[in-house]
Amino acid sequence: MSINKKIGKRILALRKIQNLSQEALAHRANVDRTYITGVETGKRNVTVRVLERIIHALESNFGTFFNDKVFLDEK
Amino acid sequence: MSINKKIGKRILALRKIQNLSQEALAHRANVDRTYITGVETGKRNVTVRVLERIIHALESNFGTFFNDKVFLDEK
DNA sequence: ATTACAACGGACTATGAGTCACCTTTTAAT
DNA sequence: ATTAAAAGGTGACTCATAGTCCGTTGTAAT
Repeated sequence: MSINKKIGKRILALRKIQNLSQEALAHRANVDRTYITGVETGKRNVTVRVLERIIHALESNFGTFFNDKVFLDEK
Repeated sequence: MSINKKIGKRILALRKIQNLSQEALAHRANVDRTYITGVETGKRNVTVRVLERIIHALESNFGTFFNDKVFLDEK
């Protein structure tokens, strides 16, 4: 699976846990709602600065975000 | 510290461990020679696809790469 | 003096950021 | 079952910037 899709899935999962709509997350991360859609569906190749905003909006950090089976099994 | 700088430092550290020149790493990751300089010095806002190539060229993965104090202490 | 490496710069092309109108799907109500 | 509202997805667009390619400079070692 592409890194885009993996990241999208992880964001979706964390968003669901927090019971947020894409719109609410978008607002927190200061991006457009449709942008979140694009990221979650793996269509966007995000830069680390934007990813940082989204991760923080999910009250997480890079270390925790990527501490997940799918990101440890690659290579 | 910016996420760019944190990532740059981490890449530099891993590259040194592997005893690679920037050029050798660039070649492995299939990016431009000058691009690695920009990333390591924190001037570049990399996309996850390119970051993936660099991380793999360093024989690592996202999970391990971000499993580092600086990336766990943010937020 | 030459070689290897790293930082930097300018000019260029490819692509991501950010936004919009519009459509479909899901949910929850009556 | 029908409806309305909320939520999610799509394509196309502009503008900023990611990433490339040419070179130069500084440094340290040989």
